Order: sequence, then structure tokens, then C-alpha cells
Amino acid sequence: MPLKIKEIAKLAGVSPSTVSRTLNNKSYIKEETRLKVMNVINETGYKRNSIAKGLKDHYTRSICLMLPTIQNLAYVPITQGVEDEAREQGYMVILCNTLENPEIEKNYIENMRSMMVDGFISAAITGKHENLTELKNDGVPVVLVSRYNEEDVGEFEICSIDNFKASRIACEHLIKNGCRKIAMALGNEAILYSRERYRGYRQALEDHGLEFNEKLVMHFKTHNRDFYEQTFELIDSKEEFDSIFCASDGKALYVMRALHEKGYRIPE
Amino acid sequence: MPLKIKEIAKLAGVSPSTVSRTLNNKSYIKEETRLKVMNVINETGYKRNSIAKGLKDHYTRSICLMLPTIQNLAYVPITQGVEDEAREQGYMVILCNTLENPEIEKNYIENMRSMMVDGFISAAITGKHENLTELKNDGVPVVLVSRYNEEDVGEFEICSIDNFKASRIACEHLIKNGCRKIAMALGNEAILYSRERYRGYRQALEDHGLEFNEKLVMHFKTHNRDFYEQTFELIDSKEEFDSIFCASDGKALYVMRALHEKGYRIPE
DNA sequence: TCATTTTCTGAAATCGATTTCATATTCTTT
DNA sequence: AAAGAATATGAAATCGATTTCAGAAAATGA
Repeated sequence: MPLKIKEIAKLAGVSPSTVSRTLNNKSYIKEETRLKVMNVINETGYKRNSIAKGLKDHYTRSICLMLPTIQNLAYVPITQGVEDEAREQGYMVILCNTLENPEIEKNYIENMRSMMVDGFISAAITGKHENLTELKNDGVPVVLVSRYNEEDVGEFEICSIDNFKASRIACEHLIKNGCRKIAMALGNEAILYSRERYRGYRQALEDHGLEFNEKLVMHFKTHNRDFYEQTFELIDSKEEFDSIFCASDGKALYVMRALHEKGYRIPE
Repeated sequence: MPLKIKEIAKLAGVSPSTVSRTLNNKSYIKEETRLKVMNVINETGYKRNSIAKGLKDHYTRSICLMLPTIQNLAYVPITQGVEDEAREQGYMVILCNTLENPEIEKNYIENMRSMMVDGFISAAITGKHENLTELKNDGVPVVLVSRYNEEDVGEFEICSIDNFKASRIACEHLIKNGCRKIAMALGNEAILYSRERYRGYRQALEDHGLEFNEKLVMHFKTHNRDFYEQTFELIDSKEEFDSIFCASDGKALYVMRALHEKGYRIPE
């Protein structure tokens, strides 16, 4: 059983209030008293119960980072960045894995809220963000990272790259390297950034006077691995193409595997 | 500001105690009263503040899963498994990323404890587990997963595969496929499982009457990526080998890259 | 020196729930 | 119908901290 502030107070011969004041560096405290208390704290290794502090203070200096999955490597640097900065600022990051499931997300939010985390950073799950909107309406700080919808703009703080631009640049790269018939493996169109990447692709084609061919677009179904099948279909369709632009690394993996099995070499 | 139990009580025309009893299904409650309270709860969307509950109860139905990194894909299925079972049992999993840093680990532990998580599952960081031992001595449930040391046996609950056996089987597979001079990319020898895998490799060689050649062993330095360099060195050393047994996928990646650049084809 | 301000400390209230204790009501049983 | 058990509810104490309030001690000023 960890020691309570009352016991520290008794050991130091002061009142709990004085211990608390020492702990929080608040209000006036005679240096002598402060040292006396600090000694006891150091000797006993006392650590305040922050759940009790949280109950009184309504904050815990911790934030919740909600990710749809930890399987996707794209979230690794995001997590790292969030954790580094948080640590810098004396905050703790709690990771929650929503598995793209609104029920689980809701559950986490409720639990985290009642554990008094101070804010949320969320790579939101696809679709409407009712859970997050409710949070925001209750005055809890919410930041969307990486994933967001049109209606989120202005509604939430958002941190994301310019997917349209990035995609256009990437696609232009192909064009500059001589590609003329560029196929595309498209991301889930329910997610804004997928549509943005698609838009970037279309824009790049247009900018360079290349004809857009709907038949060269592979749409996202339920999982990246579907692109494996779809790549076969694309090849078999005899539709001509000289390159495939993939909306993400995960998709490229399956596309490449299919090409490979069909005897194609990349980048040739 | 979320509603408090007192307000629910007032709305339902009962005392806070009765609301709490309804919430927790404890002791006797007249069905009529229960319904009255439940109605108010549903209408208002009341959610108990579990930090306050935790303060009183000393538990929160949440566990902390500590990982040294989320970059290593090996932890993905572990995380998934822990989360699935926890959810099944009505528990919540909080992920903490210790970054292989004892200070950070300690910090997380202290914070998580004072947030009243009920237990810890840890892929412990390398070296002595003072932080975890202290936890255990305080009566907090601790389970080690995947990583552990000899001295942890009997000390902690441990969940791990049989690294020795797995490694021996894997190595035997190479032997059965005709390999005779098997090199090895060894894991961090400060970690028991790396030594176990090494032992499995040695055992497999011995079982099949193959000679062990120390020069074919690449030791772990500070990062898997060092194996890239080391593979070059191995090749340049002119020491003969027909295969390289890697202690983990991460190492294989760098080894393969080096081989590839040297013009080798795998599996040839 | 006496009044005033500043420093210092403890008692008690508070955060939002749960739980013990006490009491009131209803139900059994003889 | 009376005694005893079972059911039902609220008041108050509790969890472990913080903070307000009030009063004591020390420092400052006239």
C-alpha cells in the first residue's frame, strides 16, 4: 500500500495541507518546513496519487492518442512525434487502438475522459466523428491528425499533410520519367485524403495533357490485399498501362506482389 | 461539464446512494426505483466518473501494456491478442511506449499506477527490471510477455514462446534443405531470448554433426541496421557460408539488403 | 511601540463517486 | 397478530489529494 499524504504529514510533523503545498510549490512555506517535508518524501519515496489529484484538479497532464490500428507503419512516426513533444512538455501519452470500430472508440473515449485525460489526438476512424464532436462540444481539446473529412475543417484542429499536392508531385514524377498510361490503386474513398490523392493524380494527368482512363483506376474495396486480385484483373483486361500509381505503401505491396507473380519486373 | 451523480439523484428524486446502487447493481433496489433512475440516466446520458470510482474502489478495469517500441511488428499480434481478450473481459488496454528507456518506463509506471490501472503486461526493457519488481512487491499484478531474463522466472508471470526450440526447428529446416555452412545474425545477447535462439542454432548444428564456426556469427551491436555492414564484412572475409540464419525478421531485412547489393539472389 | 502587512500553518470543505450504518418498510411464519 | 427476516432507502463517512478560510507569527512602517 503506497503511503498517503496524511502519513507523510505525520512523519514530518506537519499538516497534510503543508505537505501538499510543498509538493505543489504553492503559497508561502518556510524553507525549514519545506526541507523537513522533502526529506520525508525522499526517504519514503512517496508518490502522490494522481487519481485523487485529478479528481480535485480536473486534469492529469496526460493526453490520449487514438489510432485506428498500430499495424499501419504510417502511424509510427506520428506516435513518436506526439510522444516526444508530450514528454518535452511534461505530458504522458496514452495510446488507444480503436481498430476502426466506433463502439471501441466510444468506449475508449468515455473511459479516458473519466480518467481525466486532458485532451485527445485522433487519427479518426472513417465516417462521421460523432464521438469526437461530442467531446469537442463538452470543451475537451481534440486534434485530428492525418485523417479528416471536409466537414471537420473549422470544426476541429487538424494536422495533416497536403495530400492533393503530395499526390500530384508523386504522379508528376512518374510522368517526368516517361510514363504515359498511369494506372492508380486508389484508397478508401470514404476518407478525404484518399479522394485528395485521387484528385492529385487527376490534376497531374491533366497538367501534362495526358488522357484519363477510368479503366485504369482500381478502387478500394475492403482491404489493401484486394489489390492483389485487382492487379491481376487489370493485367488480364489487356488495358494498356506503363505504370501504377499507388495511394499508399500498403497498396503498393500487394500490387507489386501481383506484378511480380505475373513475371513483371519493377521498375521496368 | 458532465453531470454528477448528485444531479441524477435529484432528477430521479432519490439519494445519490440509490443511484450508485442502481449503477452497480448492488444490494436491494425496488424495481420501480431502478427503472426511474435508469430512465434519468439514459435520458441524460450520464456516465460515471471512473476516476472518482477508482479512488474509492482502488481499481479501474484497465490494464497497461508496456512495449519497448511500436516500430517492431512483432508486437502487433501481441497487442491485438491482449486487446481482444481484455475487451472480452471488459477491460481496457492502455499502451505505453517505453522506447527502451528505463526513465520513461518508470514514469509511465508511476503515472499508470496512480491512475489506478489494475495490472501491467510488459515486454520489459533490456536489463534489470527494478521498476517492475517494485510493482510486483507492491502487490500489483505484472506479466512479462515475450522478453524476460533468467532471474525473472519464478519472479514474474511469463508468457513467451520456446525460443530455443523454435530456433532449433528453424535452423534444422535450413539443414534439411541442404545447408551446411550456416551463418547467424544474432540478437542482442543481453536479452535472454536472443541467447536462447543462439542456443537453438548451436543445438541444431550439433544434432546434425555440423561444425560450428565462430567466424560465421554476426553479433548484435546497437541496431539491426548494423547487420547491413556486418554482412558485407562477412562476405569480404571470404569465410565460406551457404546460408544466413537470422534471429529476427528485422535483422533478415538488413542482411538481405546487403546480400542483394552484393549481387546475391535469395534463396539461391 | 503599536498598527499594518506579509508570511506561514492547520482545520475543514471539496472533488465525485461508493459503502457502512441506521432506520423504515414489507414480507414470512407461527 | 406478533415476532423475526428480508427488502429498500437515505445520511454520513470514506477514498487521497487540494484549497479556502481563518488565525498565528513574523516582518515592516510610522
